[in-house]
Amino acid sequence: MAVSIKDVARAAGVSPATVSRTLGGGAVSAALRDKVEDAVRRTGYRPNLSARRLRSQHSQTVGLIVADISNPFFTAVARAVEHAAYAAGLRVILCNTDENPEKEAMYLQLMEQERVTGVIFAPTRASVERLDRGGRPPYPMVLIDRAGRASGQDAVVLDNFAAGSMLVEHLLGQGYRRIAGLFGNASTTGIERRDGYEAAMRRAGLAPAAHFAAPSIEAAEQEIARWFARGTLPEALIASNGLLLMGAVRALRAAGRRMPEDLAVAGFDNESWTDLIGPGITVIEQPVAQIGAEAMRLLLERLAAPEAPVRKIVLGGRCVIRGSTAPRPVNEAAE
Amino acid sequence: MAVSIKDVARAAGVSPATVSRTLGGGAVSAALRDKVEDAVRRTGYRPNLSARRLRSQHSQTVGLIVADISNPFFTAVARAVEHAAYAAGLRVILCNTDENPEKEAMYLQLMEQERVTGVIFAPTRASVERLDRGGRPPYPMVLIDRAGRASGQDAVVLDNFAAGSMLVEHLLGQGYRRIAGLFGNASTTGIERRDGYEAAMRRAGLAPAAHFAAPSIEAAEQEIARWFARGTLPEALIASNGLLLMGAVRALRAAGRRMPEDLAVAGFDNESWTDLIGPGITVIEQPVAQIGAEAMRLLLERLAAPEAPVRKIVLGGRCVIRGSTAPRPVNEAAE
DNA sequence: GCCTGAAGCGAAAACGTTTTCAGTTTTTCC
DNA sequence: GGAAAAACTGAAAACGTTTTCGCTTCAGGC
Repeated sequence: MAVSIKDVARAAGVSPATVSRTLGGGAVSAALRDKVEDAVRRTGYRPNLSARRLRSQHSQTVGLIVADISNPFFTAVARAVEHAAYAAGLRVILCNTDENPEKEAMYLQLMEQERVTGVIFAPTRASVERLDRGGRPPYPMVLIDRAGRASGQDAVVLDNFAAGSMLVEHLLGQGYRRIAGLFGNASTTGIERRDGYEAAMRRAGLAPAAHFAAPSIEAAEQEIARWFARGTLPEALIASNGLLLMGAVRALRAAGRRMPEDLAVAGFDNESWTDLIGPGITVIEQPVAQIGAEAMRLLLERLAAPEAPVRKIVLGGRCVIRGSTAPRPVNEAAE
Repeated sequence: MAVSIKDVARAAGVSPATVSRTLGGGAVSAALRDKVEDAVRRTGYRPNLSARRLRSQHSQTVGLIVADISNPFFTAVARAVEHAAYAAGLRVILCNTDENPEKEAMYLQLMEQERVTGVIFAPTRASVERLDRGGRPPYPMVLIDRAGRASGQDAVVLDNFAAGSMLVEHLLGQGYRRIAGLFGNASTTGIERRDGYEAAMRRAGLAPAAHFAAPSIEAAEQEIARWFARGTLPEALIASNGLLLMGAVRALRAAGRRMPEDLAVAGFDNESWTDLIGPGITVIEQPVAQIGAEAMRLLLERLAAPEAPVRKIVLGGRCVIRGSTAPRPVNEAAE
């Protein structure tokens, strides 16, 4: 049996209350404080956090629920959240949902059972809809990356619409016309980027061609491989996140095609490999660290002011231009 | 105030004990069970896990402490651990130490305060030494990836020595002689791979040239850039993990050099970008999912049999050969 | 020297569960 | 039909803390 606060109290010749006050920074005379601290050392006492949380009614814990921790975007955000939490003296429970709405619901419920202080959540479309229908959790929550309309919730997101348009406009400027898009089908983010893509295409008088795939390398690779098999290749491709982008690049390589000659490629998420592959890949860089940090800030401020108006922070993406979208040679355009 | 088991009991017209038994699968008549389940639904009751843990004295929680969650190796292991834990009805607290021994100590202590069921831990060298000096934690612990000698601890590791040798032998077979190694300085893993590398070099009658760097992309890139600056380039390079490998590749690209003509490159961790860069990079693939799953299995078995003998599971790496270690042209060897 | 207020301390209650214990009812077995 | 065993139930204790509530002591102001 582990040593409890009573054992420490006995060892120090004081009451448990005094030990608790010493540890918690209450009013204790220097003499007793010394005795207690000595007793803590001698006994090797470790507070029981479950008991502490039960009695004090606050958990000092936040939940971070993401879709796929093997997606570098989310690991980067998670790191930032962890750092901010660490600085604020909070613990983080990291939950991975595999884009599975059932696991999401399970974890949201678990957070409730843990009586967490708050939750930072990257929801699937299914969960966003549930939130829109008014299913409010009993704890403060900040949405990240994917907020959709999600009315009554604090959120930190990229300006996805603008980013989607930005890539189109860049490609148009480089001389490409037949630009296809491949978007993730699990999140509102994919939808918004698609909307931005289509709007920009229409503005240019071009017909958009949006496709959807599950947000995984494999799904994207298979989808693009099908395009090759059918021989229906556009001039340029926009991939709406790092996994899809990776899948597209794999398909290209498997088919022995080159960027940008056979297919110009642009995508999202400035992952470390994107400037090493072939001529480098043009991407929208998301401020990942800032997303995590801002989410934590929003959560802390929400805790301080529960009734303050809802805030949605929209961050801009930065377009990093590389060789995969080099200007289209004029002679080829004549083919 | 949240609804407690007493509220449910009142709503159902039974005692709290009966509610608890209903929820916990105890012996309860069908009639009361129905009433309780109905009351649970009506009241929206959610068990308080802190209270449950405090009373029942088991937390159903394992800690996973890794050095760097943004290292894809650890994210892959973490995913596997999370899956296994989910299947076993356990929760996972994920901790990121940034290879910082102080954060490690802090988290190990936190795990104690959480009264976790067990811990899966990828320690830095500092922590391995502390363990070797006999500093045993009060919970079952399984080391992963980095165990060193760490005598009395269950562990799941790669056969690092063999893997280090394997890369050297492959490079020798391809005609390379001046083979340098860049190893991570934070973990015992780096040391063991270095040992394997040096042993294989010596067996071939060659002088080893082992270098160390912090396990980050930036540190490796700077180190290799220095080699270029000094003009002291070997024929081939072995990088002892995915981050160092990425750094080396970046330095190569920055210097405008090519694999394998200017420098043959082999490394560890079969990350998704390694077969897309240039001619593809030869790597030792670690069975990441298996490492996570085996670690969880060891932990569960340790819980079932606390006094069973210590086990160390050593897994073999698979050498994936790609263009970055293509055979060395004979004419160049004559230079 | 007395009163007031604050500081320091311990006893005991409280947090929300599970589990023990004892009592009652039901079932089973002869 | 009766006794023994099993099944069911509620009261109360327990888990390890924090916090409330008094009580005592001490300092300061008059």
